[in-house]
Amino acid sequence: MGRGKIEIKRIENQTNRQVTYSKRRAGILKKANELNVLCDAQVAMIMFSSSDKLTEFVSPNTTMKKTFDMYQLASGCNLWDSRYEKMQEALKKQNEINRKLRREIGQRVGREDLSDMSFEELCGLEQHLHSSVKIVAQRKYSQITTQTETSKKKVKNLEQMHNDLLHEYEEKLEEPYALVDHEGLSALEMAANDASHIFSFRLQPSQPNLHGDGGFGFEDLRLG
Amino acid sequence: MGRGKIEIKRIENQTNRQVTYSKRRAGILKKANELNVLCDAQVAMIMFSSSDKLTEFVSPNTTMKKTFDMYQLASGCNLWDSRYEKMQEALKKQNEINRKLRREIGQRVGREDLSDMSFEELCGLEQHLHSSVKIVAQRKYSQITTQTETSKKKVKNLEQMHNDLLHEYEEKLEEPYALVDHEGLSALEMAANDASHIFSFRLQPSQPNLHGDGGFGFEDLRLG
DNA sequence: ATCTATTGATAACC
DNA sequence: TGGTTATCAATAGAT
Repeated sequence: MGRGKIEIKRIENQTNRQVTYSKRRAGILKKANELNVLCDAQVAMIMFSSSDKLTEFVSPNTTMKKTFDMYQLASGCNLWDSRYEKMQEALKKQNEINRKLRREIGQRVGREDLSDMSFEELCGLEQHLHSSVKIVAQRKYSQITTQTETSKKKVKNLEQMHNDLLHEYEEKLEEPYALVDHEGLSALEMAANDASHIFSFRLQPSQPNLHGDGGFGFEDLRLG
Repeated sequence: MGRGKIEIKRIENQTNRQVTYSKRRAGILKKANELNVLCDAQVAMIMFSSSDKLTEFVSPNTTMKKTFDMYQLASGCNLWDSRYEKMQEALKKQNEINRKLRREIGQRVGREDLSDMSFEELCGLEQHLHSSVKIVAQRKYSQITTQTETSKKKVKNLEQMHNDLLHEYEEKLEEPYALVDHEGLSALEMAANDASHIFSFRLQPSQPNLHGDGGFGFEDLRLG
């Protein structure tokens, strides 16, 4: 159709090809739309020109996504499902692991799920819990011991500092003509403050009574 | 183009519509192919007839999947990435939950992760573990109690049965002319067997020594 | 399916 | 690109 018949083969002339593409693309889009209107068909089209310019067509009342979904459904083709399925698989596995972990915790807490455990399993679990308690208690003990040691050292250091300053101060008092300078005084005050702070710390737990637990209490672990 | 001009609107006659669809579909497919050949364009087309029959076209040297990928790239449209991302999100969440659960179990077991717990947390955990032990022990106890009760009942029933049979047998012995029939004998034997089985059961645990646990042992819960 | 009168699309040109 | 037009292609309606 046109001024002359043309052979259906690649148009070598670049400009001519581009022109023909534009015209024919318009034509095919018109046809697509007519097909949709006349025949109540759903049409979707994707075209890339030789210079990779995208042109798309989708009949009204639908979208490319919908059409893709339908296409996949109708053709049975997977397309993007390969990676999708892998992910789904992974998710399933995760879920399963999750379930098991929850169950294990549930049993450990004794919240539930004990009903279908055998006697042997119950025995094992009990024993396991006992050893867990031991480990936790030990950890608690070691933590508080460390804390105590640290505090002790701090106190000793500050006592030493306090004594040094006191000594220095007394020496200065023995020299009537020496100026009691500002820095000396403030340093002493600082030391005194610090020391009193620490000494009060010696007489009470470093933390309030917490949960009143029956485990290792502070009463067994006083400083000094 | 045809014997008469037609208005571009839905063809109401079902047959006519179907025929037109077939003809125009062929036409558009031809056009698509020509566009591909003449202009070196990449064309993909999906059509659903009003009766949802799928027809697809893809220019040679490509596939629908490739075209979709290119389409997505070129249009910047997400299409199937939305659910893909959602899934990825879900997977991430699952992973996080999983990690937390593992950590919780780890702490409970005392296997690890205790180092960064505060003293308060350790106290809480210890207490929790203690109560868990109690629950498990209770469950163990109740299980074995139930089992014991059941066994007791069984034994009583079988003792009764044994006595009845023994009584019947003695009565038969007092009647010299009565035939000691096969059935009576075998019933007695059965009862005897059962009873001896049960009596031996009275003297030892119904299960082997299990795990040698330090919890509730059978020594505290003998039958009878 | 096939035919064909007719309309529609478009190649070449501007 | 966008418009014109001679020509070919597609197809509506009939068979």
